[in-house]
Amino acid sequence: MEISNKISQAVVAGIRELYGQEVTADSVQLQETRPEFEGNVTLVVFPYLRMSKKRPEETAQQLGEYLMQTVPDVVAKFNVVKGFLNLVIAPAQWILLLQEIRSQERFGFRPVTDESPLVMIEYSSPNTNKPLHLGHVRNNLLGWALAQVMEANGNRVVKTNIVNDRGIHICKSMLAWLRWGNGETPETSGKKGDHLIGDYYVAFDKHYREEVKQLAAQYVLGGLPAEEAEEKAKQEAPLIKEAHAMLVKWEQGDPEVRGLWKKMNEWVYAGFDETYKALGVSFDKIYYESDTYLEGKEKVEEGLQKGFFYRRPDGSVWADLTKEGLDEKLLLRSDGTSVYMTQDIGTAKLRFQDYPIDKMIYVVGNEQNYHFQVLSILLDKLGFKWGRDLVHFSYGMVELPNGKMKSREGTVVDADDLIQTMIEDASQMSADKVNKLEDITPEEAREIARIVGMGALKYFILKVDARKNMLFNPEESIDFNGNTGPFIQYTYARIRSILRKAKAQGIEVPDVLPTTAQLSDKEISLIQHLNNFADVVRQAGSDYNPSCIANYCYDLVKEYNQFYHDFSVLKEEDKEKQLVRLALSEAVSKVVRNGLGLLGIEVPERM
RNA sequence: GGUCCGGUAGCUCAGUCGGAUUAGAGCAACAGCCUUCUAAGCUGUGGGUCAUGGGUUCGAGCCCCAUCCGGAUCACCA
Repeated sequence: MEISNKISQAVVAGIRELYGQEVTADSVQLQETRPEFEGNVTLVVFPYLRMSKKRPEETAQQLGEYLMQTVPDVVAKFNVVKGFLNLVIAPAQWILLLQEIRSQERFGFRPVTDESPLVMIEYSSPNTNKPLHLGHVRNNLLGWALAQVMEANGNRVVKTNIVNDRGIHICKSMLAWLRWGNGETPETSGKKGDHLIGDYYVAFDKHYREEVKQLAAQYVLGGLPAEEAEEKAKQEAPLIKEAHAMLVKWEQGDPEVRGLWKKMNEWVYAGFDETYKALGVSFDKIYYESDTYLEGKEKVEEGLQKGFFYRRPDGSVWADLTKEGLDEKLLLRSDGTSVYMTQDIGTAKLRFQDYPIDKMIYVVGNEQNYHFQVLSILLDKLGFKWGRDLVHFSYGMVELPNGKMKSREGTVVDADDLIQTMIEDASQMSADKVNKLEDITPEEAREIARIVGMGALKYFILKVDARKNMLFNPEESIDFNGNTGPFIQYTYARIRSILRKAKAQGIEVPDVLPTTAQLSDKEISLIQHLNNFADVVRQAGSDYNPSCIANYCYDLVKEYNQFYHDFSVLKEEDKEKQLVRLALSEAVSKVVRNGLGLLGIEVPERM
């Protein structure tokens, strides 16, 4: 950064002096020089041709000479290829840059202060009637990573979760449990609470479908067309009517229903907590829909009085968004009950009461793009200052090789199963390399397997651009070769091993490196690559896109691996070179650890 | 139909602010490399009409327009 800043400023001065024009330092285009040309940094001079009124080669030549004269300590040599000015940077500058990167524990991160903007990130947002599945895993990993990235960019971050703990779906599980459960609990069954409740939800669905089928057949015999019969049966089936009755009781605060609801939700939360812990995610503040769903009504009434919304003859309340190019949107049903949108408004209200939010980010699947477009407009109308600029961090669906990832189609991948499988596979993997793990205790081995297995899972999901649909191939995800988390972790562990051995041999890397050390092109390239980390973190923050960090870490480690095979750091005889390479290795390990850390991926000291 | 998003190697994915005669990784296939700081690695070979057609300019996988294909969404569901 230092180097390109110096050059950028010198170029700005050069343009002013040579051509009498003003350009900003930001607009100066610098890039890494292609390996086939001599140089480290390349200035693109095409943008200045209009100012110089000269051919590209001449312009580049003039600027090159100017730089040599004004910043001789930085620019050692230059050459011109068409409109590209290739600059050879003085080796000492690279050493200084490496030293700077190495000296900072969190290079590329921006500090967070009390004055930093407050960003609230909502993610996870589960329903309490089912265990978490692969889609939730993507949500949780993205949400956590994004929170880390925002913090690294100098924001105060509040991670929040809105738990959908009420509604007809929970009543279905409750009803099924009452009917077929025989008082089964997580303790008596040995099942995780969320799985237990999920099983009853499935049981409800099975019996319900059976009822619908029989009922529909009766209606057909009675002379109804098949489609109509099924539609009617879905509404008239005794089970669903009973579930609805239970929901009404819940809303009326019936003590028995509320008591059961509370008990069963507690089981689910205990189960979720285990999964969250395994995923390594957490929240600063959890909201429950049962607390917020009534709040939205108040806000809607307020908007109604201010004339933002209108009431239809049947009593339902609507927002007319046709001016914004959208449709009309229902906010309150004719019976006065709230809908999804109303609840989100209510949650927003409570959040704003609790925190002075500057920016709100919702991590929610892309099937809700329209919902958040509408929510943004509504919140803005209702006077939330962050409403207009709310960010819907919209991620794509996770698909499976044999079809869609949709809960109703029954092809879900359960989050807990997945986590367990990944860790077991990692464990198996290291067992195959048992010769390396001789001096490791079983506890350490388990911990390494956990770190590696979770790293594999997290990296596999986070390396893909969040907004794209992604394919989750279970077989491929447990392949630890290639562009994977374990590959990066492995390189990290090797570097740590080198550093340990160097220390054992009494080699200490001083804070101030010898600036006279000779650097190869590969080493310079690695330093440049390391330096890019700061830009990547910034980009991830401004684009709300953690995937570029994952890909950056892979590229960096890949480059280091090539380096690793060319040099033997510990056997290097030239002490200056050795120190520089050790420093470089250490810097790589540090940046990789910080980069993966932003993604919630841990690194093992050995593996 | 309206709106939004995607289409890059057989497969999974990168591709930064539009930059360099040759668009990159990994997987899969084939051929090499462990007496060498951890081979979960490295090197090499083969594999591409960047969906299609126009446009913008010194220069386009990237920007603009049109078309084709795929997905999402447009509920008194959440």
